[in-house]
Amino acid sequence: MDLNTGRRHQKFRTRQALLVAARQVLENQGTLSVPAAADAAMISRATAYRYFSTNEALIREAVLDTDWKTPFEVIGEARDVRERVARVGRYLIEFTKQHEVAHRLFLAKSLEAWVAALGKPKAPLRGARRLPMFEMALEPLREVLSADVFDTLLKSLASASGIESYIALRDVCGLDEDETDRISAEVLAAILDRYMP
Amino acid sequence: MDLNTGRRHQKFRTRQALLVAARQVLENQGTLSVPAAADAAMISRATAYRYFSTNEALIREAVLDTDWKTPFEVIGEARDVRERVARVGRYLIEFTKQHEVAHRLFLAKSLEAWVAALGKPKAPLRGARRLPMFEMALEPLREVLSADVFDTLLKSLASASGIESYIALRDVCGLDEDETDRISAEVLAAILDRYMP
DNA sequence: AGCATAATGAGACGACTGTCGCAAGAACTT
DNA sequence: AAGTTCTTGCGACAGTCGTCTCATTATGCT
Repeated sequence: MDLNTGRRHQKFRTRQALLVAARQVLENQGTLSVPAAADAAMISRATAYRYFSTNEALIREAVLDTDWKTPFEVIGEARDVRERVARVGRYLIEFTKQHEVAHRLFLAKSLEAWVAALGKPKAPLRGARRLPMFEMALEPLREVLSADVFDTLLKSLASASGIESYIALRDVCGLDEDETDRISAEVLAAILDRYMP
Repeated sequence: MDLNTGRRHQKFRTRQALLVAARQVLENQGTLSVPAAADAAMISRATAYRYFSTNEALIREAVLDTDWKTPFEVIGEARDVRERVARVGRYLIEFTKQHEVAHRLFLAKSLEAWVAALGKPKAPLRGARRLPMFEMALEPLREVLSADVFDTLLKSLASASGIESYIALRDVCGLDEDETDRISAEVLAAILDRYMP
């Protein structure tokens, strides 16, 4: 279904109704599925699947894209690279906590989709919103570091933040919220310091 | 069902049959479920569920506990802490790659179990096998660092390794296998260096 | 206002999951 | 060897998911 061809308003309305219902369902029931959102929105399941063919897509658009700030909003006017990176790290953890259920469900569905797509040629690759965010935070180092080192630093920071890192700290290490914040900040600082001139 | 009370051999046999079948199914079909393992083992589904009530438990026991080395086997005789930590890090990545499908499925099921157990008082907490492994790697620092710092270092390393870190590097950063190895090693080295006297 | 077109709804479908009760079989006890 | 006990298998069950077909409705255009 092409959202940009005729009858746009109708499509926009049903789409919005689905997204609103999805947020409500997730809040009330602590879980989410396409059929559940469809029922809550009083929309046929068949129609709901026409808009969001997977659970994953629904969660992403209904919740994870909500409240997501731009790199500029997060980093602000900070000039110190350490401060810029710290702000991004804090924001990622905070955002993860704020929508923890959605993040966990989304990650679970992504992992299952990867397994299901094993034989296929498709590359399922998730959204990588944290990369541009860290990239902007590191901008002051762009001319200081070689392109290779810059890239290594960027990927290192990305690999030690966000939902995956959060899961490891909470579920594997068994830390509480405060300790999670602390260790996450320490790790990012350690990575950054290694490459700071 | 208590495996340590009478009729042990019978239970042992059916249990083994299920585990063997589970490995085969995972290898052949690229996925795994309790019913699938039961069918492959020619064992009733009801019985299979009596042994492994969740998909998660089956995957863990059938695959993730297989080939898992002891900290001593991994670290060997290395005395240098950097080398010890590097060996653990390499082993964790290697082990993750070796059973990538199982790891992804297991993590997915764990995340869903967490969400499903939201209201309940239960603490689902996963196994945390990498903690004792890093702990032994850091043993030479035990008397050098304060207990707090030692613990922070341990948790930091654990949070930046294993399947979660691997997922971030592959799916979010889009790295290939070699780059994944490289960045993972760099991150662990960066964390360790921050705390090394 | 009327019409062609495209979105939607209703319902059924097959597949899978997890649970249950009850009968049948195997294993330990004496 | 016989009896008891506990595991096991069978089959059925409800619930969910994702897909499909076809009729119905709403929309936007002339």
